[in-house]
Amino acid sequence: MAAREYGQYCGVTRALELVGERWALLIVRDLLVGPRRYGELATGLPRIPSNILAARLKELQAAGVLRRVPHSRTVVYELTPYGRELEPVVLALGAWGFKAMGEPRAEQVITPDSMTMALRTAFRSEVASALPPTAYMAHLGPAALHVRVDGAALTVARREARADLVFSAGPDIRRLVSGELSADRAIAAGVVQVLRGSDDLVGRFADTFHLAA
Amino acid sequence: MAAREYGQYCGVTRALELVGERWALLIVRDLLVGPRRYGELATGLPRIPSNILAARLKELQAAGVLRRVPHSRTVVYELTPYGRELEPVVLALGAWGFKAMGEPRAEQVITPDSMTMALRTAFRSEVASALPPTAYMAHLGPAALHVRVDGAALTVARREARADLVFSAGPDIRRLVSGELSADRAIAAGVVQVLRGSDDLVGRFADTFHLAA
DNA sequence: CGGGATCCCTTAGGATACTG
DNA sequence: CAGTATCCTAAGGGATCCCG
Repeated sequence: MAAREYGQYCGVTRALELVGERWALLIVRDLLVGPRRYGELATGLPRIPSNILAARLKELQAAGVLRRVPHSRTVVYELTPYGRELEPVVLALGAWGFKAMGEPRAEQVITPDSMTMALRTAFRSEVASALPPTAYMAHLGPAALHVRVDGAALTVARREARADLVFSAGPDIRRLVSGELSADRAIAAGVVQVLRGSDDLVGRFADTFHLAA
Repeated sequence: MAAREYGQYCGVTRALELVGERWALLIVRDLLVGPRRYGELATGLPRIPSNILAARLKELQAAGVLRRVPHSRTVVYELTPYGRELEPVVLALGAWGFKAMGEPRAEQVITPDSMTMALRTAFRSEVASALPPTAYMAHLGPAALHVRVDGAALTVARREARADLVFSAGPDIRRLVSGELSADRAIAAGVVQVLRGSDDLVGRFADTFHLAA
């Protein structure tokens, strides 16, 4: 038996053999946002050693989780349909880990792709269905995300675009999303800075994106 | 920063820092079935080195996932409420990994706790709600499980007890649960051996417990 | 005998430099 | 830009031993 196998005939075990190695699910997390080039993955995972990234990409390809696709004189990595089925796993992990996030530390970075997946984790489609379509432009540290909520559909894009509410916030936005801070208090405390649009829309944002703490 | 941290402020990252180490989620899987002693965990995870089991238990305790509870001149480990919230993660992993399970290999074991969690993963409460309460006695390799389905409620116990259907099966029961084999064909092929009760109840079992392959 | 701790060795992973 | 190559540390595997 291969040394890294668990020696059990069990779905959890099999899953962990395929995507349980260090860094693997973080690569999947970023690829759930969209296809990425090697360098983009390396940028989104600043602490991953290059040899490990290369090794994981090969393993995940062999496992049928992702695909190497030639793309205009370079290569992109994209999830296979089977790889995309890991989304519930990543979302469940994100929701669980959210509760254990303390205060951000100086050396911790926030990446656009991780924020995008965090928004997907926090998205409450039932709540959104009852609200009018709304576009937000969220400046979250280095990530500028255009967030469009239309009924039960959520799209997050990494670009500037027209929005009903334009705001910026730091890691403390976690306290708004968890409900620890009301929208009013978040604005008053400077956790959220409204750059354009009505303050009321911050409340709508907090209703739409919520995660228990 | 601790060497094993990922350096990102992100829920997925935090979760993987807490339960992403090798073996950790398998310990959680077994504890989701019920409190277990050190030796029981070691038996359910035959290939885990003793020092690793001891290390993981300490780490998971420090992470607030489990608790060490004195219990009649010995100790049991049980999940905290926060640890029990990992159930969706384990079930999602189990469902995903199920699809990648090939044929069982000789050195792969089946443990009662992993089978119990597999049944929970496959349980379709919507289907069960429309069926009469049913008790099954399932002999799956080394695991003798009493499975009681009553409306949307499922209980799996590790003991012999009265049942409407008593059957035994090997790892190939996977082909029944995935729908690859109908109940009739599973019986005809000897994948499922009915020891007592009506063959029809095998079909009910397959309706109640289903996982896509 | 259950519940670990210790030892030694192998291998995965981290840091950094280098190449097609 | 997209990876390899190298060197080193630390974690995991396996067996054994210990202690109440």
